[in-house]
Amino acid sequence: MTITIYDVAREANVSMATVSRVVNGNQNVKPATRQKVLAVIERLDYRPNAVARGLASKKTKTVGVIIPDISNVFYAELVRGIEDIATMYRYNIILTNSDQQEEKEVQLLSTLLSKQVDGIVMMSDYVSEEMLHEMNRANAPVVLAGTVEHSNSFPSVNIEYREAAIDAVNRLIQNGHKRIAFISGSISSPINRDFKLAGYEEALENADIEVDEDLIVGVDNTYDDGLAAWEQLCKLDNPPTAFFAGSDEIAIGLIHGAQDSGLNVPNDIEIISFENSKLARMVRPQLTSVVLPLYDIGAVSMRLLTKFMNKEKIEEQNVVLPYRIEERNTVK
Amino acid sequence: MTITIYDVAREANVSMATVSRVVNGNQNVKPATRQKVLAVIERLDYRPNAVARGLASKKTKTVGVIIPDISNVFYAELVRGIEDIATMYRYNIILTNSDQQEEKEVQLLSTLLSKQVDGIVMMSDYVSEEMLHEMNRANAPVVLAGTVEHSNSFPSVNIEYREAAIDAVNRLIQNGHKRIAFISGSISSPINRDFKLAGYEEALENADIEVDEDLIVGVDNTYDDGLAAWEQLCKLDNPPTAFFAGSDEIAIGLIHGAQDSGLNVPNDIEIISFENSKLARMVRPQLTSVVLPLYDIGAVSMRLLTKFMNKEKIEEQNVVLPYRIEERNTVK
DNA sequence: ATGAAAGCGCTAACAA
DNA sequence: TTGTTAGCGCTTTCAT
Repeated sequence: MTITIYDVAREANVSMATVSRVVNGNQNVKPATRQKVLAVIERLDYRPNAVARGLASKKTKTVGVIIPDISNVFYAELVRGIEDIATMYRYNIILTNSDQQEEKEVQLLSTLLSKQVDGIVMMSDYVSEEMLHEMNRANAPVVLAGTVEHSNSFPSVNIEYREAAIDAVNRLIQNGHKRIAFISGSISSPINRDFKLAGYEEALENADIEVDEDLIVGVDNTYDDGLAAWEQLCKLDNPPTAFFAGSDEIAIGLIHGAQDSGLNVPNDIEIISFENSKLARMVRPQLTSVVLPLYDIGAVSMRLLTKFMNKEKIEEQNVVLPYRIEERNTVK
Repeated sequence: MTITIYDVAREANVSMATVSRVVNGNQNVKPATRQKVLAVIERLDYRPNAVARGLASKKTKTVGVIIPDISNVFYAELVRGIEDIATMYRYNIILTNSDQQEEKEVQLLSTLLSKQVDGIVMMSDYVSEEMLHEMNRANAPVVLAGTVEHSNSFPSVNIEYREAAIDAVNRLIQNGHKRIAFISGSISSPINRDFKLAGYEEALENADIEVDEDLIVGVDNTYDDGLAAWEQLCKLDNPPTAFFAGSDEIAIGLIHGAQDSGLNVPNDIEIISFENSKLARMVRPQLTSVVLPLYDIGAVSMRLLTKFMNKEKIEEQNVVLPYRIEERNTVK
């Protein structure tokens, strides 16, 4: 039925070892034999069975990817970066969605390991103790993409979130704002609390602006949450005049909330985002945003993973990528 | 080093066959033995090797997915639908991006088959002859998601694109428009030419409106292309007053193009889109759009695939899902 | 209910 | 340069 390396060997009058050699590009094959074998492979339309290969070699040429949700542009960009580099190094990726559920993450990790993936790249707002434990016992390298884990005990690729947040908020402070709100995903996750929020607070303190808890709201990273946050904050006695948004969707919700209230962005309200997905250009006014290079984070993570898989020397396992602020029209 | 079924068998004083039985939930095991084996599995933290299992059983519990580009919201939604159902049936997915390159599609298909996937779901604007040929020789079932192939010789999941296009254009005609433009992805792909464009033309003809080639433009499905299409058409002697856009990004580009020219949507210009991604609500005015149920198409495709993989009876291999028009604010 | 043994299709020593 | 031969870790008859 299916044709195997054994069929090719027989037809070509060589041993299966020789066929294996030509398939794997081993140089120890006489050109003439190689041609002969190649011809038979062509004629029989032989296709190596990667599963058998994986069992024998203990390498599957596939890596696992654990992300919160592929239908979110944010993660989709990241995955594209991972996939492009994976392809370049001849790996395929098994994609899984965790929806940020710790239990699911652990279970996905387990499934991926049972499938003998050669490595894993994982992204999450928060790495639980159990996950950390499982990652430690894993027999495949795992790299964290855009994911902070305070001990830095795992290879990772990130940007200086805190510095970036400070820069972003300073941008607003420079324009004279005293009432600056911070709207982001759940404040309880380390990335939001210890980095973005911390940077926000530091920037305010440096400018002698009092931190007002009323101006800090943790929601989800969605458009509707941005809209809702606007509704909530605009009815404050002393409402904010500027916003630091944790994601583009939130920022766009804020813009529309303000516009629906008859306000002008950036003349009445200024907004800076932290993401810069393709959405940033698809609003009016276009979003000023800290550039979170998702594609690059994915690509670099995958590249880093290949180094681990090939046991190459690693100069720095916690990579920090540069960031910048893309000036557009929501900040004057 | 790694612990195998053999280790478990030894520790539990049973044969590996028995361990295999308990791992696979075979009922022919005395409850007492089952407990004993389970305990050892727990203690040794045994994890079955899916690759070995795949080689022995010829089933890998993984399916391949070939889509144009995961970083496009459109396809990302589809993939989420596929993944959710796959998870439900205990399959994992290997995700690949083809960028709509025929050659790459063929090669990806080949790679996936060599990895012994149990099935494949594929999406593309156009199924080439070669691809069709390769799909026919594949020893795994493949279903086409949101992909038209005129012979309908492969299982597929779609909506009535042509009818939907007619409805959409009629919506514009009802409002008195005579100059209606059609902007979509490449006109040379069957889905655009034979369905959306054909529907557009049919609707116009039914209303005795002459089809004007100047009002038909095939670009890519991006925001910038929408913007560019606006620039191109607004300087016509007799410019269009309404647009039928093939995707949300194009539609948003059109809206912004019109607004940047000082025009009001929907008072001066009306626009209807064909997609209804989450982007549709994230513009002002919000997009009126034909609902292309991407998530559902993905989910149903995957479900259909499981039927083929389990050799269940298939009542209808070319599934047609319902569509509707979501009325929002770009059409009066 | 359980075990023995033969593969699944390939890689990787080791020989020759 | 080429062939022989063990496995890789599991499923699956076929016995018992």
